[in-house]
Amino acid sequence: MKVLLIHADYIEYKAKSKTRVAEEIPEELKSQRGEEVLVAFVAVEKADEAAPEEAVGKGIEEIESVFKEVKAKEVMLYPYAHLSPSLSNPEVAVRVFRGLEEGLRGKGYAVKRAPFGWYKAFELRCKGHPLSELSRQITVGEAKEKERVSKAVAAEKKLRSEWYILDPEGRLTPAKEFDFSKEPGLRTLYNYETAGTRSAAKEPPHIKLMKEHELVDHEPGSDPGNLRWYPKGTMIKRLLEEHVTGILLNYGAMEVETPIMYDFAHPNLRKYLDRFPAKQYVVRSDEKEYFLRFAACFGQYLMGHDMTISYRQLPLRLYELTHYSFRREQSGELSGLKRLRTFTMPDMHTLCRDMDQARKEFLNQYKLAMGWMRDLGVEYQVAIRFIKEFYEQNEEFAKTLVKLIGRPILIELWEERFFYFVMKFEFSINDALEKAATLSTVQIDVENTERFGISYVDEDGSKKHPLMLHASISGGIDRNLYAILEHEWMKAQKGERPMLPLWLSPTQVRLVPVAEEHLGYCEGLLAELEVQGIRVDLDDGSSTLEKKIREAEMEWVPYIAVVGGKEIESGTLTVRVRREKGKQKKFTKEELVATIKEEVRAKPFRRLPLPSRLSQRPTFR
RNA sequence: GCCGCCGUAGCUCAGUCGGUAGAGCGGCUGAUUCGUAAUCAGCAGGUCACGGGUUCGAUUCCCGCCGGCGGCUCCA
Repeated sequence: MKVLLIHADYIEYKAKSKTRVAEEIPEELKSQRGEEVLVAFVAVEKADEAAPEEAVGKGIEEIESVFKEVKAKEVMLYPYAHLSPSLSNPEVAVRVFRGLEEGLRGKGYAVKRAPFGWYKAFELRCKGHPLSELSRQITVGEAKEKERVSKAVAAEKKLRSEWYILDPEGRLTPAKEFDFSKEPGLRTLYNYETAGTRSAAKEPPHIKLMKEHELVDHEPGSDPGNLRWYPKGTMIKRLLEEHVTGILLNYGAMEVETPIMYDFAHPNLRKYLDRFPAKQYVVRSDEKEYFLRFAACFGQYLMGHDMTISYRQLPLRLYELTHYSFRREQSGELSGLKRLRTFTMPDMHTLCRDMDQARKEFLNQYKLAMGWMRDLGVEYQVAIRFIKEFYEQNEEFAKTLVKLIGRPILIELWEERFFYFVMKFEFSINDALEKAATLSTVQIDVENTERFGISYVDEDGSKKHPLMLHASISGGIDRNLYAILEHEWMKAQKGERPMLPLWLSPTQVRLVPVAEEHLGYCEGLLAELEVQGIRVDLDDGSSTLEKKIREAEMEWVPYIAVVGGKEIESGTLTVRVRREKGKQKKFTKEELVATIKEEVRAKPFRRLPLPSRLSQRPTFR
């Protein structure tokens, strides 16, 4: 007998039509609702036919123990054939159900029962706490094996890990014994990973910045964790997206697009979802339910399943910018741009022939991620996590990775493999509140190609399951902006001038005429710079020069060019250069263009996201 | 999700020991045309998040709810 136990806020079912094995039922059983309920989905199996009474007894025992543990108010027994591939005959099944119902009722519990052998529509809301989803295998006869999968157990297993620091000289030191005095950032990461944080309860500064700069805002008209992006924020987001996509296409990935929602009932997906706690948005379409993807994995797995692949074609890379991924994080976990329910993330899957090839790919992708972090201009920490056994076989590889970074990194070793991967790296940043957030990550997956039936034909003509790398070179795009803003805020605290990287600055050059009579000349300059592919705008308002400069500074404009009689006469530009603490420098137009072009080299470009005349711009908040 | 704190004009905030509100910025109008971080004056903006309750009267007190932030939990 298989039992799936769900602790739910409510369940509601409606009997729709009979199957061939339907029992006759009174009217009141055709539709029922239970609240604060432990729902027991039960499938009676062939093996139970040998001893139905024993199955009933053990079933009651299991349901009762969970019922007490979760403190539910009532039980809903729900015949659910789909739990087992080898069902008992209907007569035995009905006997077992009656036995369970009467037995539990006899112990004084409030019991409801859904009818056997009917097609039923049902709706339930799982509470989602650690014990709210449990499955039990009840075996009659001598074998008395219990199966128990739950978040709580998962968390326990995950905790069984050891922490080390690996330095560029190849020394592996237990983290507890490591001298962090020269590695404050690594210490912050380690503390965060192992102890959480004890820092003061403050709002992360990027939230204020993202609003003040009219980049991103909360959208009260949506579900929490779904944000509103203003033109400047949208431009930044697009540039990040285009850049990471460009990097991956250049690297040889094939870009694809896959659906954002998937059928709960699809057998392969079901298997995968069973392994992870429910954290999905659910979408209804007619009578079916779909979940919104939390990464591009599903679409790419299903595509990979149908592909014919030769070993000659490996490594093979599929890429999608998941615009969007959805994760229904608990409401209390949401935070600004750091933790969202709807976010954008590049997701690449690389199929590899063997571990040698996988390591080589992993290394390449690790380098791509290093390049990405450099382009963002933020400081980052490196953590590499391994299954212990895998680490022992790959110590030299680990040393190669740390050497590339050139400073110590955090190593976590898991006793056993609970997840589907044997190793992964994570590049993370520490924010102003000393919390860590992962950006880039790559994992070596040894499990899912088999689960999803992805295979290639090897040299000898046999079908094999490849290894698969999951790569998110930038990590969540939204989170990248969080990283930049937090980083710039911390810079400002140290007395430096915060600014966005030039390639991401909505305005790169602001023209500020000294007086109205210089406006015409500025218009000409504006057109000339625009043609050169510079994001340039013009403050044509009626306020004073000083005020215009103040406002440009507060907007973090990297180059502010004041244009008056002197500039018109000499044909040069006097520019406040933000990166050089607002120092005024003289440029010719050509020099300014060349300077900017050099600074944004190899980065994508988008035109100014707002009207070029400031007087034409609305306020967004 | 649980617990705590918060929600007053477009923004940042003050205020009302219960008698339906005020500043600065922004916006609009006018004056000023200015050489590197805030020119001056006037005007228009508010169901005090939302829904109930108590009260002669609620923005204020109580309950609920929505949203935000933090802590816990979580983070495939």
